[in-house]
Amino acid sequence: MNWQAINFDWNQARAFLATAQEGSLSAASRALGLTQPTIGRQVAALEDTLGVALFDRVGRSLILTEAGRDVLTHVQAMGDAAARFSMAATGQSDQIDGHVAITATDIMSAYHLPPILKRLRDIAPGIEVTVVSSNSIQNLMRREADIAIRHTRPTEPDLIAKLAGEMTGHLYATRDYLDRVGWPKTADDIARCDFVGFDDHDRMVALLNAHGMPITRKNIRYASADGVAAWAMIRQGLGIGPMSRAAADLVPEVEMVFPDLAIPFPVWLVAHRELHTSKRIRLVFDLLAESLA
Amino acid sequence: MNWQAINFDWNQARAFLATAQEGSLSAASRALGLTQPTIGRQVAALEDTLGVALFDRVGRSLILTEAGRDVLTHVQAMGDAAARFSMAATGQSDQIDGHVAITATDIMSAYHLPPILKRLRDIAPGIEVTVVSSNSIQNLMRREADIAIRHTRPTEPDLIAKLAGEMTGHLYATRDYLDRVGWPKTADDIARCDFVGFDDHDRMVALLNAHGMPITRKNIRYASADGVAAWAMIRQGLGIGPMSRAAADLVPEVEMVFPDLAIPFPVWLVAHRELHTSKRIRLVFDLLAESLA
DNA sequence: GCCAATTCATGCATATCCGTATAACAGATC
DNA sequence: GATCTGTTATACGGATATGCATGAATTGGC
Repeated sequence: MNWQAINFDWNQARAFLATAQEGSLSAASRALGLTQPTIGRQVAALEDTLGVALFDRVGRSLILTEAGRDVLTHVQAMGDAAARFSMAATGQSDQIDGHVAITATDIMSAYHLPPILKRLRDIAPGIEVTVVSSNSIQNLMRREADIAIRHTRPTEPDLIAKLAGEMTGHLYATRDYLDRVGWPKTADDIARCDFVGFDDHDRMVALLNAHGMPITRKNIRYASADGVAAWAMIRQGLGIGPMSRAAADLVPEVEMVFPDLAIPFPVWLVAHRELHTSKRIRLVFDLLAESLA
Repeated sequence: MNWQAINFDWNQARAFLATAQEGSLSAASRALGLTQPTIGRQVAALEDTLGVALFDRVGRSLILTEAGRDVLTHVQAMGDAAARFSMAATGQSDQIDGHVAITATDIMSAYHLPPILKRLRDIAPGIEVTVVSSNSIQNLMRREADIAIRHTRPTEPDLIAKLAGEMTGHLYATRDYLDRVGWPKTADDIARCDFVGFDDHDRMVALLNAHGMPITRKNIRYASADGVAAWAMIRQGLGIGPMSRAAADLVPEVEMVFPDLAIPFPVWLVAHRELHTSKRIRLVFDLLAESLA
């Protein structure tokens, strides 16, 4: 190993990486939890020791020079390795106390997760939890969360996935709404109802069609990509919409519209291979698996 | 990008890498040009922030824990990326002054390189040169030198190679020696002579056999892997040995034994693809190519 | 055209980290 | 078994980097 080649200040490389990716010294300082002068000095010092201008100072913003773009790929590789290192290290840590980030759909985050987290608090009060509520599929590879709750099986390698259980979705509406439009029974009844959907209307129409509900896109009068907002619309009596039984049971004013109609969907727990060996994350993972079964 | 994951002290990771690879804090401190307490503190701080013991302190030495071994691979990847980063950066540098490391066989280093370096000093006095004299093929991928002078074509990708020229080797001995054994003319004469070789006797025998010299391993009575030492033995009158014409012409007491026998060998100049764009290294590279033509 | 909001650069006090010196200790060697 | 070499761990003074406050400059909006 030639140590001279790697004998530069690695923290300066980190500052350069953050600056290049975030687009400014200020943004980089926020990302790394340092101050803007510090980042600025680190980047300047790196440029000085390397003898290359990494950024062109044009106006209030920095733009990468060609040299900066060329070397950025390597420091990105450094950052990726650093992330893997950090992940493997926390995976090796046998400290039970510490931080765990869980990502889940907003519905899961709002209605299913809180009681589980209450149990977790009783079991291991030292664990602090961040819930990253997001309906887009989180990229666990980038370590935005330690554990993900998904409804599709992940395809990425290096992730371990466990089918925690199966939940059933039903269609709900307020008694108020159903009294107004008449409790739907026939296909014609259904076709006259209003539906509350999420962001992917086509998928919802296809799903309901597959279960014998003759609706079209026209029926979806209200929608929100935010599951909690959509559920609030349903609770407001704006129409019929899907919800998991467990969450709907918490609300007295809604009624299951077609008791025979049950749409099963899987609950997958996903974690990094590296992280799965961590006592702390493993504990949360196992508790989630048990609670969601 | 999740910045929290890479928001640890990268220099501590570097200290850990050096310590793991060198085997001790002291050795790591020497490798990185820091002091042993500094490395010790950095490694300890890293263990502290990660919450994992990286080394077991047993007696006077450190041995990696299992956790340390697991995370080492990732920090090695970091180091490799750091080396590539450093290389790309110096390749991008347009500073003409600075450092250039050249590796070459000891013969080249001792007899061919010095006059070229004298020319270089006149052209670019700001360039400081390190000559890494070694007969083993240097690993340019690890950046032990910026430019290598080799006599075989390199096979590694990411290296650029230029056939600078062709040198001819002849067999030399002192007049003194030749007078003593009788100037060899027939095959029998040759078989009676002593030869001075390098480390790979079989290769030398095969090479001379291919040129019609009927010698065997028995003829090689003296040898040294150090080319300069072998040449000194030839100049001492111990036997016949090969030398490049350019180097032998500098010495008055030796005589070419078989003027008809010329063994051509190529001179390759090798540099990293990244480094070849550096003004400074390019200048040295081009001067070498011109001088060795 | 002016104002507001960001951005990067610069002084200065302070906190942090580093290097020197030293101690404590384990193996190797004679 | 004593000595010597090479290792890690521990004080302490000093160099270095960091953060805060401020200034200068540019962009965008009204």
